[in-house]
Amino acid sequence: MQITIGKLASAGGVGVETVRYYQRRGLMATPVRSGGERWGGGIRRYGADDLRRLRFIRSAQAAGFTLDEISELLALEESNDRARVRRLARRRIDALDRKIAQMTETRAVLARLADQCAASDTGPCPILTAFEPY
Amino acid sequence: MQITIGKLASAGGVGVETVRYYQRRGLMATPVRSGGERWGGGIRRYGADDLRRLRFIRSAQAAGFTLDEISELLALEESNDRARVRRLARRRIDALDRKIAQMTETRAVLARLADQCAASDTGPCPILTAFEPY
DNA sequence: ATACCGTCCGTACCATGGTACGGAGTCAAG
DNA sequence: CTTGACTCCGTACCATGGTACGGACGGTAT
Repeated sequence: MQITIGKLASAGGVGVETVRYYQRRGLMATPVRSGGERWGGGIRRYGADDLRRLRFIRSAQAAGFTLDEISELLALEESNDRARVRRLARRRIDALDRKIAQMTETRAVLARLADQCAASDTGPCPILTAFEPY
Repeated sequence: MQITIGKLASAGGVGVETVRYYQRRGLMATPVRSGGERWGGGIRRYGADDLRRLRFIRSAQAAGFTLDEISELLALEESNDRARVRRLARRRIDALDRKIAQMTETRAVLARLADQCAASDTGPCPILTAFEPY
């Protein structure tokens, strides 16, 4: 299985530029060129491992990990240092919890303001006055 | 009350550059200059209204509104079009709900994986294998 | 009156996750 | 063997919300 970057990208559900971006970010290796080697090689060929790695990145991204964190995860794949992987996951979970709590609070405030606004059509809008310092 | 941009910024809890950024974004007006008018005016002076507006922006931002949405809110302040303000708030609430739901799901998945990982120290880490396509 | 801090303004840069472009080279089909 | 699609590479650009810099000028305290 030797495919070009375009096939790899579409197989992974991303654009060619995205694969190249991941290479620049160090998330994926740029494979050796297999074409004519006269000026530095021809076109790079990719295999099943590259596609696996690309899909790993997309999966982890869907779980909310940043590309930096995914770098760490990929590094940990080799080492099999499970304690460290768990710590990384824990950190992500804690960050999610904080964010969820904050957004839930914001949502409640906004919903209450919207209800107040809908309840009375006289005077200034409570939503707007809530943001006013006086 | 006539203050300079530096005083305005610190009174609003932001940096001078941030105020200038808001001016560029059209969130705040750049007031007339009140100094010597020889080369185009001296230094701009700000008043209580500017500080109110700056604090409004920060408050709305704390509620999760983007600067673009805050632009709309500020425009609506003048018109007192409460139905439109409510629609804007509703949109924000819906977006928050979607985001909260997605993050909650992600959190649950991660927590489950972390538990599985902690439960068994044999074989590959479940967190990592969860991201692997095979 | 002169030092010194603050302001003005354009422009460039930061992180984050990409997307777009242009010119040169490469590869496969017809 | 030519054509056309694809790749390579650097670089610039998108949104978002700012931060930093540098030179020229303004305002004020001594």
